[in-house]
Amino acid sequence: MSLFLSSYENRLDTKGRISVPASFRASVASEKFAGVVLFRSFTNNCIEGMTMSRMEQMAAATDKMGVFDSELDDLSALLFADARPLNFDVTGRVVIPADLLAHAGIKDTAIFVGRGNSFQIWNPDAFRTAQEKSLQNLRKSRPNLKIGE
Amino acid sequence: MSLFLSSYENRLDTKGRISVPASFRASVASEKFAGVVLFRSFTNNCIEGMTMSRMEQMAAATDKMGVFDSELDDLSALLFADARPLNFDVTGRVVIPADLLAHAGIKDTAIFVGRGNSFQIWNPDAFRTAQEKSLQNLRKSRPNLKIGE
DNA sequence: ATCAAAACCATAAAATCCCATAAAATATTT
DNA sequence: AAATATTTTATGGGATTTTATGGTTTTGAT
Repeated sequence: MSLFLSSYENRLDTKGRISVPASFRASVASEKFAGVVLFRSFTNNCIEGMTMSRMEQMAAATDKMGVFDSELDDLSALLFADARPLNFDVTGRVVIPADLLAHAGIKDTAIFVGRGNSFQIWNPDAFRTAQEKSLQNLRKSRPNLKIGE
Repeated sequence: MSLFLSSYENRLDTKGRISVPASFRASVASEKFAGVVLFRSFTNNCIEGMTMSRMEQMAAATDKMGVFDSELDDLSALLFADARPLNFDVTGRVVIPADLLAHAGIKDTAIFVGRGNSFQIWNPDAFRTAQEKSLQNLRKSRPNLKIGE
């Protein structure tokens, strides 16, 4: 799977359909499941998006934990119960469920934001505000990101 | 087998029939047994559900544990004795046995909850309460929770 | 014959597919 | 480099199919 990069602002039509950016569709083109999996972000007022195969990786990871593990209970309660698999239509659109839209405060326009192995969907204004805040935080404290080892 | 994802709230009719969500039916479409296996959850007031082949995996896993393990004795007593294989009718419905409904406190509405390789059936209100609790638990332990990779 | 369970039929709402068009991006020719 | 042609992408609306759910009939066991 290639990376989700860049940001794209698209409109929702009257039926709630919205085009997934062509470059994002290209990133999942090799997948068995022709679509994406969306769920409410735990940490932000936005929607998280990823591929089905990444979701399957998580299911495999939970199998390695004990079947009666209570932390697993909490984790899968949120992760899988909330996840919405959405197929692309012929033109590459999906309809985002109403509760996800509400969680992100999205009305008629949304911005798809690349995050590497995943992506997010935001209300455009909320995203720009959050982006600005992130920049300010970064100016104060430079994170110590190590690539390799 | 594809994953059980998302949550679907459906109604029981006067005969106790309830539609298994279409997407869950799709997840078992490739299975030999055209239906699901249900049993009472050990840990929650809900019903556990899975495919027959997953049930077989669990049998294989218990075989790996010691034959004279007394905890295992209790486990298989409940797990396999309690399990009910249920076939779909033509429209994709099942009738859930009364004792399972009672255990989950389900009356006229139930919510099917995806859990990845399995699913659960809850009283909708009870589920939302439990969901909220899971979220709070995870917020505490989140720092050392790594998803994926 | 009686009762419960299973098979069958019907329908409204929701989701999906299909075709059409405009705008944008890319390629091609001058 | 400019102008033009071609392809790709985003968006719109109607037609079709799927799904959930209700009711009726048939089967089958006792």
